[in-house]
Amino acid sequence: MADDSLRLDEFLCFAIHSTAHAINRATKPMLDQMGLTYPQYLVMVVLWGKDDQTVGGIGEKLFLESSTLTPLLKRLEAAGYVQRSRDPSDERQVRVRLTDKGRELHCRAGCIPDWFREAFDGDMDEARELKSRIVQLRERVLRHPE
Amino acid sequence: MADDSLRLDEFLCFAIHSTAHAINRATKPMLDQMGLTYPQYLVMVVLWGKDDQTVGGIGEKLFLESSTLTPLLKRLEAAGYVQRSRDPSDERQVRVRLTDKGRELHCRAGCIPDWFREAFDGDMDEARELKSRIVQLRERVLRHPE
DNA sequence: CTGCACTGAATCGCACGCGACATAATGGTC
DNA sequence: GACCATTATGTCGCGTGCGATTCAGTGCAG
Repeated sequence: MADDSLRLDEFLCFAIHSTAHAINRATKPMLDQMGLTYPQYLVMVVLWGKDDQTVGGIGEKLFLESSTLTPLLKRLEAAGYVQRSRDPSDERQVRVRLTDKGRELHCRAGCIPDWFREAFDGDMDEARELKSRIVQLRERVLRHPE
Repeated sequence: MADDSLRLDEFLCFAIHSTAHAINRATKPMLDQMGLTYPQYLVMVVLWGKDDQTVGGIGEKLFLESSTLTPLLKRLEAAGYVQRSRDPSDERQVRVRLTDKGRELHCRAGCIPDWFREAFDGDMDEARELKSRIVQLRERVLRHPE
């Protein structure tokens, strides 16, 4: 009984973990060609959606801390995809902007969703359904601390 | 159109990533009390299910490489939860065994599934359903390289 | 029995990811 | 104007996670 429930719970947790890693590994060759890691890709997606955001704003969307984002953004800047600068009106904030090179990457990023659609055999309804269930779980977990 | 599909795909991928991290963060306080990280907990679960396994065997179940497991297992050994030793019949393999302290931890680990059931409001059918869909996705991703 | 391909672990370098802490700027309050 | 809590970012240490490589042991071919 205690054994049974232990198994069930961790299998869902573990299923999520291992699937996240599987996606990470599977997309790596494509992202390598763009010179991005998966977390860097996510940051670029956020910026493609809306340019000129603060570190905190990006972190809020991606559930990441500044301690994670700062080094990551420095690598994106070193790669020439973004440009970081202090907001003159509030020197505490750092605004992150896409460079031309970063914007150009947007077009080349289409292969990721293409790949994903293939892996899903085009069943986008299933994908949407699954996404909403997972997001629901995430919200429950976030709301249920300790 | 391309924009739309870009958004959908990464939202499922991202939903999985962020949920995995959320679970990680939420279970941390409980795991801290046991002196385990989440990946270490997963290794213990594997060993609680079947003691005396090789590094490769554990890695196969958890989709992890030896480069990840070796340091992790050394930390578990340093913590006194497992014991590692070369298999005398095949000196290439390292067998990992639970110590008494490691077995004892099994009883204390019940709080993790308890917490999870709470977070899920006891709807274990939903959990099972979701798990099977995610595992299906994982298998598709693993089978669909490039 | 001597190579030689193969296998299983371990090592190395790099990139997350976070908690704890440090730092700097802001916006009050007195 | 000086103090002080708050906010935004950055730094540090530790633990994953992986690809590339190394190394020791195995086992097969000749």
